[in-house]
Amino acid sequence: MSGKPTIKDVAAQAGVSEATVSRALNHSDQVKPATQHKIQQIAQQLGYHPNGLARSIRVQHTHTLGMIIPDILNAFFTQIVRAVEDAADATGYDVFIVNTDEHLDRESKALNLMLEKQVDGVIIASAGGPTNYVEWLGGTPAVFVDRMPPALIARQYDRVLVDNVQATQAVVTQLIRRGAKRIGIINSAVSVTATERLQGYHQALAAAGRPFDAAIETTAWTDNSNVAQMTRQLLVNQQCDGLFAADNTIMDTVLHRIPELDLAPFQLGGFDDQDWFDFLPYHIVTAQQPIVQLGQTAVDRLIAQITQPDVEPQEFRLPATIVTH
Amino acid sequence: MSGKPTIKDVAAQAGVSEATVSRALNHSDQVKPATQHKIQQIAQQLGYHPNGLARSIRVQHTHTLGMIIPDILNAFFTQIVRAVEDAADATGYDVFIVNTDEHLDRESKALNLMLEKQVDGVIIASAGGPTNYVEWLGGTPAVFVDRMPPALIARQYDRVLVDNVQATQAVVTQLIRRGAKRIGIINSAVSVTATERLQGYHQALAAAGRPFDAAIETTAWTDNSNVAQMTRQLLVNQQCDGLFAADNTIMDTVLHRIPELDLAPFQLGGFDDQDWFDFLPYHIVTAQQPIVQLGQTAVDRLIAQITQPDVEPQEFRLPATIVTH
DNA sequence: GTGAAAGCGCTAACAA
DNA sequence: TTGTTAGCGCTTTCAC
Repeated sequence: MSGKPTIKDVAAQAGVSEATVSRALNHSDQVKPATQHKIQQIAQQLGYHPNGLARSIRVQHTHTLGMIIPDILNAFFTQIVRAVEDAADATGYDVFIVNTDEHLDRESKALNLMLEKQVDGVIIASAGGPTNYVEWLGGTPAVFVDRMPPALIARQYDRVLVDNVQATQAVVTQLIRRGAKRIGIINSAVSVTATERLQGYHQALAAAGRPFDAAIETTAWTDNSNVAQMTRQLLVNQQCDGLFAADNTIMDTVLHRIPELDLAPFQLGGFDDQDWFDFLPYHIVTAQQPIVQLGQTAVDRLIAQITQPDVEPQEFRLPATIVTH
Repeated sequence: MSGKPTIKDVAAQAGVSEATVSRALNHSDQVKPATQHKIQQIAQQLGYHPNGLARSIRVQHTHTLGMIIPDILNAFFTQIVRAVEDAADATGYDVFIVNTDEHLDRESKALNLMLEKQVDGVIIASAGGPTNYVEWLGGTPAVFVDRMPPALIARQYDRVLVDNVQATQAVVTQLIRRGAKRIGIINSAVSVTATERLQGYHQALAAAGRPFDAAIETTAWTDNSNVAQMTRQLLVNQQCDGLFAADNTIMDTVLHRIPELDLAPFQLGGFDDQDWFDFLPYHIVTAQQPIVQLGQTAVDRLIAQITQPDVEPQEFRLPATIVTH
C-alpha cells in the first residue's frame, strides 16, 4: 500500500471527476460509452485497483463472510471450508478463513479479527470459546456449523448440524450386526456433539438389548493424548470386540495404535469417511456427514440473516450417511 | 455493519474527543490513566470494536498477508498454510487465504481480491495463472512458495522452493537400491517443478548406469484423470517394477489403482509423506518437503520486502528429507 | 494531557 | 452525462 494509483490519479489522467471514474468502473449505466471506455483504458494502463477498504467503509458492508474453524489440518474442516467457499462464491461473497487450532483464546481473537475486518457475517465451526458469543458478536449475524455452544446461547443463532444421535446409533447398530458383542466408545470432548453421540451409542445398545457399562465409555482429551492408552484399555484390558471412535482424529490415533496390539478380530466404527480407509487391513463403518449441504445451508442461512432484517434463528439437523469399508 | 458503535459514540459517552479515545485505545502513553481507564470501560460496555478498515485506510497498511493456494483439500498445502499462519502470527500479521482449485482464472481473481483488500504482501503457492504477475501485482510485495512461474518473471520476486532435483534423485536412487530394475515416472504438470523432478529422475538413472526410456516417462493431466491409466500402463504393460509419482495427488491415484492390478513386487516412490502410508501393505519412499521452513522462510522474506524498501529478490532452495515406510 | 481539524480513497446525493 | 460536496470511521499533526 505505497504509491498505488488511486481514483484521483485515474480521474486526473482522464480529465474527468473522481465521481465519473467511480461510476465508469461500477454501475456503468449513467456514463457515456466513450468516457467509459477511455476511463477503463486508463485505469488498466495505470495498473489501478480499487481500494476495497475505502469502498467498504463507504458502502457499509464488505461482502465478505468470515469462517472460523478449529483445525485446518483436519480433512473434515478443510472440506467444509471448501463447501462454504463454493456456496459463497456462487452468491458473490468472499470468505475469510481463520483457524484456531482448538485454542479457546485464539477463538476470541479470531472473532475479534473478523469484527475488525468488518465481515458481514460469520460461520463458526468452533465452539466453547468465549462464554458469551452474544456479547462478542454484537449485532453481527452468525451461524454455527457442525458444532455449537450450549443450547442456551446457541438458540440465538442459526445452527447447522448433523443428526448425531441418529448417525451414531446407525453406526453402532451396524457394528452389532457385524457380530460385535462388547462395544466400547472413545467419545470426544466437543460440547453438545459429544453428548449426542453418547446418546446414540446408548440407544443402539438399548435397542439390541445390550447392557451399558461405564467401564468402556471413555472420553478423549482435546489433544487426544490419552487416546492411544484408551484404545489399549478397551480392546485389550476390557476385551471389547467393537470400538466406536467419536470423531476422525480419535479414529486416526486408534488406527495407529492398533498394529502394536495383538488382537482378536474386532469391529471399528466412527465418524467421517476418509479416502484411505480402503487401504486398511480391516473393515470400518463410518457416519459420513453431508458436508456440502452443511456448508451450503450455513451460507444460505447466513446470507438470509444478513440481507433480511429479522429471520428467526433455527436449528437444522442433516442426516449422515453410513458407509462401510 | 449496521448500528455498530463507533469511536464517536465512545467519545460522546466518555465526554472526551475522538482523538483521546483513539489514543487511549492504542498507544496509551500520552493519556491520563484515569481517562484511559474510563474510556476502556465504556468501550467495553458499549461493545465497541474498532473498525479495522477505517484504521487501515488511514494508516495505509493492513498488517495482513495474503496467501493463495491451489488446492485446500491437499494436505500439503493445508500444512503450508498452517506453517505460514504460525510464522505470520508470531510477527503479528494476519493472513487471508484464498483457494484457487487449480483454476487459472480463479488465480487472477484471487490476486485481484487480495489487492482490493489491500494486503501488505502476498504468498503465492499457485503458479501458471496470469501470464504477467508483475503487471497484476503492481508494487505489492510477493513471494512464491513451492511453485513458481517460469524463471523470467519469477526472477523479480522471492522464491522459496524445495530442491526438487536433489529430492527426486534421492528417492529414485533409493528405489534402485531396493532392487527396482525398471522405474517409470508419472510426472506432474506443474511448470518449473515438473521439469526439475524429471531431471532428478534422470540423474538418478544415469548415476546408476540405467538407460532412459521415453515409453515410461509419463505426465499426469492437471486433474489427474489419466493417472489410473498410466499406472496400469507402466506397471503392467511396460513391466516396470518401480514407479515414481511426482506429487501426492498422483500418488493417491496410483495407490487406489494398484489393488485392482495383479502385480509382482514393486517399489514406489513419491513426494510428501502422509500419515497413513503406514497402513499400506507395501513400502513407499518419499521426499518429505520441509514444510515449516518453507512457510517460515516465505513469511520472513515477505515481511522483509514489506518493511525494507529494496531487498533483492532471491531464490531459496531447501532440502527435502527422505522417509521410508 | 487533550481537542480541533484535516484527510486516507471511495460513493452517493444533489446540482448543473 | 458529468461535477461538487459531504462523509464513512479512523489517526495524526498542530495547537492549547
